[in-house]
Amino acid sequence: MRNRLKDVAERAGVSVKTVSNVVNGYAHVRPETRARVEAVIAELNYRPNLTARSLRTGRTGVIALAVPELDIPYFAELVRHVVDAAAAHDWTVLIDQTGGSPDRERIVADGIRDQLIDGLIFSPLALTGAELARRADTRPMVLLGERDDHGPADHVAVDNVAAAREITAHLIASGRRRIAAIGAQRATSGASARMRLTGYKEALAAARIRFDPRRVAAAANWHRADGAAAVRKLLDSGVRPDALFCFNDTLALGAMRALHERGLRVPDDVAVVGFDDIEDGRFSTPTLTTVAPDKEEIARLAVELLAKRLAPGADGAPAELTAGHRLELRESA
Amino acid sequence: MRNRLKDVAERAGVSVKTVSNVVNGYAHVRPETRARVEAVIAELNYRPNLTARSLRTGRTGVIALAVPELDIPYFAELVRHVVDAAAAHDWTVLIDQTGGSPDRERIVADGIRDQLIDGLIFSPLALTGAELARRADTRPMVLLGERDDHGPADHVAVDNVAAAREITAHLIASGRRRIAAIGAQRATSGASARMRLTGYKEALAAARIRFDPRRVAAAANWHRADGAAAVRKLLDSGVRPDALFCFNDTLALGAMRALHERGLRVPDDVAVVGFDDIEDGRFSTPTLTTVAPDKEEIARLAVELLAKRLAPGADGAPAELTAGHRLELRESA
DNA sequence: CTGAAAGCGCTTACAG
DNA sequence: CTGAAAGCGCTTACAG
Repeated sequence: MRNRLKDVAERAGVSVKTVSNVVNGYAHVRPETRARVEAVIAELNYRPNLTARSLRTGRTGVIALAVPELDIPYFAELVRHVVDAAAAHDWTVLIDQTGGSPDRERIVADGIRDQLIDGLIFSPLALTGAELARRADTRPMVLLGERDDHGPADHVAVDNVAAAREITAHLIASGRRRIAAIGAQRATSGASARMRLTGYKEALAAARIRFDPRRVAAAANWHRADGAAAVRKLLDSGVRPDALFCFNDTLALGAMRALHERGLRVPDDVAVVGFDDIEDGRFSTPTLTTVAPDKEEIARLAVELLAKRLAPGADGAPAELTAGHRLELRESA
Repeated sequence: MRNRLKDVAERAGVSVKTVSNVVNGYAHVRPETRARVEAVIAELNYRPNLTARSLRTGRTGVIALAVPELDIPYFAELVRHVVDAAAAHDWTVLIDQTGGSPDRERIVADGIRDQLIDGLIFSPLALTGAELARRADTRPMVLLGERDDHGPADHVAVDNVAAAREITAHLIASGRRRIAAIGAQRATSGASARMRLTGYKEALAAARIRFDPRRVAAAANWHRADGAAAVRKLLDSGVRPDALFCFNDTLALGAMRALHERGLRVPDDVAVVGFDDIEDGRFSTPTLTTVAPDKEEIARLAVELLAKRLAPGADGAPAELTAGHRLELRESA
């Protein structure tokens, strides 16, 4: 049987209150008493029952992180940074994957095992701001990723329009004119796609290049296979781009594969850029030019926002924080 | 304020016991009573407090999964499958990453927030079987990955020696003779590396090809950068392989990159095979021939072993389960 | 600086 | 089929 606070108290000849004070590092315990209690704790190998503590305090020391898919490299890398950032607050992270399904996202927003977590960091795909605002759970939630709406909750993202504009401008500066955009989405959920398309259009306009809708290829999902399929379809339709702005890196990796199959060389015939700076793009052939969002900063800001909401007396309007990004110029463009 | 069992009981005019019976789906509640209680539950939007339930039952409905790194694609894909398999048992999965550090692995084995979880699925890198056997925590643990030792706990793995033998034999069958092995490790932790090297040697011996230790390249880690570095070093040392058996896919992807830099074509000049069947290898140029462990089966078997240990009256010697694998033949070899 | 006691919200023998 | 009550292991006013 595991030892309880009470066992320690009896053996040390003090009250449970005193043991609790020692365990929680409160001041005002006489040094001799503290030493005696600590000795007994070591002797009995006592460890506090976290469940009981949670029942009492209402805090669990666990936060949840919900992302669409763990095997999308961008999210896997983000998870890693959130786990690291949370460790600085002594939090354990419970990971949830929604698959981007509205039902699953609703469950997450309404509190998956909600008494088990202190707060939620959530990267939704399907849910609108209005739906998010209506959530049943009252625990703090920090949203990750691009949104066109404002205010359902604290929110961290990079400036997608600016980033898309910059990487498109890079293509233009290197002499490309027939730049295709890969990854457009019509769904209400496609805020990232819409913002990246906006940045792309802004860059074209700034260079006085006419926007040609035939050069925009849709992709409902942003996996490698979707990128490859979108490019094949684009080429089959007779479009001859000299550059591709893919809305994320996995699309770009799939796109490069499809170009290769068609005998098109990257970057000689077609330059390719992505978005996310995932590890794969640093070792692909050719290596991938991309937008690198500061994932470490995104994770840190999200965890800090949660910490702020969890602090006593927290209130105030939802925060909108912008994390940094930079261009990572490699071989593909 | 959140509603409690007691609130439901009072409003429905029954005892808390009856409400508890309804909530937990026990029989022997009169239909009218059940209906009335359910109506009140809906009306008050009552949801049981999981922390209190845990304190009482000793079960939390959460299992932990500890892997070295989440942004290694193999583990990311495995995590996904474990989360899916756990959902079938109504378990939530708490993810932990150890970085393969002995200290962190010891903490995991000894029970990270151990009262918060019912059991642990653990893919250790640094800890030996003896250390694992000495763990302080008494909750069930299922080990994942290759081990040379037996018995510290339930264990699921694929037959690494056989898989390595088969993929090496494939290289030999396609006419390769100067086959290098990339990813050897000397550390006590390198069970995967040792077993894959054994399979490689067995295949060479079966084909009467002399084993040449100069064709074995070490890699302390198995990331893309390590694969690239190992190949550069091998080529610089004057070795001229006509094939590479890389001990995992990320090594192989890095290796292909290094070959490309040196002007060597894959598979024309050098055939390359990997191990793991990660998504990247299906879209790399060229696509990667590899060993595909059945990750879904690994995850399912691990979760089922945990379920068995958690069932009443569980006992018996540790189980050693083998999950399936197959060769995935693509362009690189 | 320390103690006795209530209570967090459940589940479950024990009685009826 | 249902109820009254104990107890899981903590924390924390309240007293001293």
